[in-house]
Amino acid sequence: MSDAAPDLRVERKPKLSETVVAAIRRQLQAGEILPGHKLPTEGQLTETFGVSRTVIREALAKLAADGLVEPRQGAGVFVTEHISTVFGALAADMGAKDSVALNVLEVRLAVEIESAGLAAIRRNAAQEAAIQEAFFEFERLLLDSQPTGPADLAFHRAIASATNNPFYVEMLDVLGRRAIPCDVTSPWSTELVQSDDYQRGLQREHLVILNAITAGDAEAAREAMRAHLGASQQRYRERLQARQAYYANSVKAAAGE
Amino acid sequence: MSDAAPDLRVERKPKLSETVVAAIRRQLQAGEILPGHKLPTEGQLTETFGVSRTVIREALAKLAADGLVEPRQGAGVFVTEHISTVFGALAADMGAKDSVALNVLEVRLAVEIESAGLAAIRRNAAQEAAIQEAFFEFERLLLDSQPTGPADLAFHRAIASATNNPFYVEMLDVLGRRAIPCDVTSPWSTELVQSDDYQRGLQREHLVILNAITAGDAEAAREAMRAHLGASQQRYRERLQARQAYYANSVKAAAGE
DNA sequence: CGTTCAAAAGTCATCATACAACAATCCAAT
DNA sequence: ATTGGATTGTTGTATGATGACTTTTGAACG
Repeated sequence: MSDAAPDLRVERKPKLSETVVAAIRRQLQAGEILPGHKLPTEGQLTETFGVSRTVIREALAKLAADGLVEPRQGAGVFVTEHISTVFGALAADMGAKDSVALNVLEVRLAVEIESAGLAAIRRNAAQEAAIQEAFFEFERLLLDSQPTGPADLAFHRAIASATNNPFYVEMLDVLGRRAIPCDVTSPWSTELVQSDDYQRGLQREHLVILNAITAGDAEAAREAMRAHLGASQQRYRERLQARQAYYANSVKAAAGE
Repeated sequence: MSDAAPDLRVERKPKLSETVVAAIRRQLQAGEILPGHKLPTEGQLTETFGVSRTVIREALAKLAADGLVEPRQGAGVFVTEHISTVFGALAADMGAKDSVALNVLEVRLAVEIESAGLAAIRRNAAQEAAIQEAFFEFERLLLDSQPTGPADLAFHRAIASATNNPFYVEMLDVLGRRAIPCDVTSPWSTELVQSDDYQRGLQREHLVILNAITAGDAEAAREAMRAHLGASQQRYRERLQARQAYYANSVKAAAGE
């Protein structure tokens, strides 16, 4: 035995219960079943998913372990009040204003900084591999001059995931979707986001983070992430000003002559 | 709305799988089975614990969900290379629900640390006064031997408010309601929370934070807040362990003699 | 002797069924 | 109208069987 060649490849076939977990997770996140309400019974889920009750139960156990649902014997399985729901409602009303977006980005900054520190300490081999994978994916896309947004997001998610605290991931999902400036597809952002310089800069900062995490240095990881997101914040602010100036000119142009 | 009374009281009867999870966790923590090695087969565990294979599988699924073990079809269930650190040992000692609370507390930690740093930079005079006010209120209540919980909360809220980013406050409200250990009304917490030593310790830590903020030193404020909440986390963890020991004894007493 | 390959044994993954424990509901008797 | 028990729905646990995958064994072959 010994060198069993851990084989970091992550292609293993998904267990049935995992697919069920993913499906139910999606439904919960989409708000198809509201907090406090009851899930379909195990029997019903058995039918809808076409798997045995064993698999359903395993999936529910996993969801319960993450605190998403709470089974009560004799009554049913209920959706717990969850952070994301609160923030979902909270974040719903703030897509409009950019100053708000900046504030949210700032909260995300707090979460991600700590996230990086924890990841440096707690990551396991597979999680570290996932982070590196996202990093190299970014690199590859950059060389191909393809949009790097998804890889950037994957990088951050991998780090959040490496904290082994599911709430960090959830938090990032909720905050990120609204505040991540990297993958917004707006007319004024494309030319900036797609510039090579910009993306090279991002990747440089990513590298520092990655190194700190692989080195297991929490303090350095936090600092690197702080620098990265601080810079992002700054870039976003500049872009905002540029946009405002643009609009101001438009208005002036439209009014003046 | 609602206040459906999440009711952190933990009086529910433990499921069989949970006792099995606890037992195996203990063994793992004690190092009776080393990382990389194989656990007894499901059949063997069935015999040693005197429960059905269903229960064993559910327990293993839970352990796998926490990343402590990794089942490989056809081969066996193996102990994962430990995510070094406290976390493994930490997660090893507690039931699912408690770990959820701790995870939320951890997110709150991230938010509050950054919050302190921003408060140190951005606070205005009135906000600084509000923080001090909460601090002295705590002091006063302490001398009067009155419950200090509200003042503690006010202190943290004042800091969040001093960031001038309303989302930090909302964040704290949402997270705090779930994870603040100060105001839980459980039999085992009262004597601890109300002890003068405990509260004196809190206040000492508060003072360090306050000084850093008034000095405008963001770095120091963050460090102080990190120390404060880290200590809180530690205290919470200890209380959980005490509680579990309590339950273990109850069970032993009820069963043994 | 060393290598290769197929069969066999061991083990987890899933399925199907049944019963026990508990909770919510309904209904009759008071 | 209230109480109390019976009924039903749901989760918790037990049991047995089958499929899929991994490891080991051992024989055949060079």
